[in-house]
Amino acid sequence: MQNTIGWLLNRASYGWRIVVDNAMKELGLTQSGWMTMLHLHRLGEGCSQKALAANIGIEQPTLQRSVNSLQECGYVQRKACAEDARVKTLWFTEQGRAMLERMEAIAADCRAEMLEGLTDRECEQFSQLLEKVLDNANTKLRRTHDN
Amino acid sequence: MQNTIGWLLNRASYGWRIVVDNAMKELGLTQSGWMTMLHLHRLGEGCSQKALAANIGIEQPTLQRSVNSLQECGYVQRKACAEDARVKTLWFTEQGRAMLERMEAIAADCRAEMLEGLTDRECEQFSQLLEKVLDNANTKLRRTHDN
DNA sequence: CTATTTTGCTTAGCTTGCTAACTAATTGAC
DNA sequence: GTCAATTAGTTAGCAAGCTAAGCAAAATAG
Repeated sequence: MQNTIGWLLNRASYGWRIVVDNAMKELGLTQSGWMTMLHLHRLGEGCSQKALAANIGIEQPTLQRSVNSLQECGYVQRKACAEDARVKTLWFTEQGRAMLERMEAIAADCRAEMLEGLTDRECEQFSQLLEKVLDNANTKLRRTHDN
Repeated sequence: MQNTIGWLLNRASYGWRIVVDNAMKELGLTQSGWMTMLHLHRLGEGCSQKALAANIGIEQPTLQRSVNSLQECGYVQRKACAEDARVKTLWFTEQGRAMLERMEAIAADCRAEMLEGLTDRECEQFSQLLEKVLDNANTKLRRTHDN
């Protein structure tokens, strides 16, 4: 049933997101919130908003809203950049750093649950297949965009 | 790098959707439009809106908007159901059926492009892995919902 | 048979993705 | 040195998912 792969991919992705989202609700954070926090941690504090958006894979205006809301919650703060006055760098607050630990734990739990029943070898294959598909998509989009 | 599988899944799914979306633009249809058309064809004309929403994997109010817009375009029409006055059944118009053929062709092209470089065996594995993950998500969500 | 519950469709309003268009700062051309 | 082009951040408005709440029809309880 090859013609359902697209649909399966869509539903699996959506399902995973909802599961994590439900788990994160106890922290009072929405999807865009925890995504932003986790990626900021991975990329490293002090990065620009542009860099973070690229790392997450979303557009700058989308990140804008997430950062605004995280700033209001007191988890993240913007600071001016000394070298380039256009840039605003992103930093965790003390409170944000504490929250981060709990988020990482929840994310790891969810990941384990979503991958339950898959061997390490299968996870490896899964990653590789997803990477190939993502690569095909990016190649195609770049080509389309150039026309 | 096991902890990026969730992200990869998300990006691959998103990328696939954008590729199909770009290709469908020449028909003047948006994502929700072509998804609805293709699934209505798969499920069969004359089905209820509830059944179609479940088949697509979206909620009824979401489908509502898609059907409204497809009806305005003149591709799909609602008809009262003789057996149950609550139900409205969905049908293609002549114009809609013509459009459908072109959509199926585009969807097949996109699928081929997205799966380029994957053997049949790999596609098979990919489906199975996605199904497992989707299954884990559904199990988890059902359990969470019951509490 | 009547009253309650369930079901299907719809409307209203939220979230979070997007693109387009604006501002301010920097870089580069001349 | 000044003017144009580029870049980072922002604001405004659209798309398509969702939940909650409403209405009308059908099914069920008593």
